Amino acid sequence: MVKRPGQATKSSASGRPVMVLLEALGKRWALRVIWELSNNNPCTFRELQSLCEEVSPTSLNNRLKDLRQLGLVELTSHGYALTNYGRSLSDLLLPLDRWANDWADWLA
Amino acid sequence: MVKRPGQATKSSASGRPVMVLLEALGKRWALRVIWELSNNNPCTFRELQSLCEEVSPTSLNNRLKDLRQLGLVELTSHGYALTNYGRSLSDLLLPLDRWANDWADWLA
DNA sequence: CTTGACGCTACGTAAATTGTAGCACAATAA
DNA sequence: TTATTGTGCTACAATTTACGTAGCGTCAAG
Repeated sequence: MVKRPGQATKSSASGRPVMVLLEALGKRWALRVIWELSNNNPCTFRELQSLCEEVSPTSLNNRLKDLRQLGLVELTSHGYALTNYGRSLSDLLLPLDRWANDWADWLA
Repeated sequence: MVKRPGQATKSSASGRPVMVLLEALGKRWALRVIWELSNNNPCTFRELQSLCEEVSPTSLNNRLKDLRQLGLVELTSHGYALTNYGRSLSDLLLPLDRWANDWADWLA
């Protein structure tokens, strides 16, 4: 399904890590799932579903498979949670919230 | 096509800016185009195409339409370029390169 | 005028995503 | 035992998105 760093993908023949990452994060709901997990940790499948606008279970499961394979998310006994690496990635994304607010003001 | 902050989308009924952003960045080639433009500024349509693994012109054009509508990219007399806001967003994404390298080492 | 580069579109095909229904399993309560 | 509830998740048909190829219209240079 999803490709790991080093593996050639349609969006990155080189397999260069950042390209593989950008492709993985560019799939629908990927960024959103990471975002929601960073604020709701851990989280059941159905909780995640409702946090993500009632996304279809098929899509959510596909995305979760990807993120688990990439070592960003894991399924624990208490539900889905970010791994340490997933957490470090979500930390990098945190500034997007403030940025988006400024952006929205500017666009308005 | 793409939605702007404040507008309800399938991925964000609220229209909350960060959600709209995450949805926009979650479309294929969106992150990659921003990434390539941050290193190649400005850039012709065909240059962008080859930087993005020969993405189809249909897809590239759709994504560029989105990004222009969101005020992140503009078409200047010298080619496609990030706007000031687009640049400030790409600056937030820069750390992803280093992060992805560490991540790849850890996954290996 | 022809050649080349530009941004971009048309069109048919392939792939991803969706919505709905519901399965298999485990824990809880009657 | 039986029923109920909650869990993660799958099947399937339909819609939406992305794709690959060909090529258009424009413009500047030769």
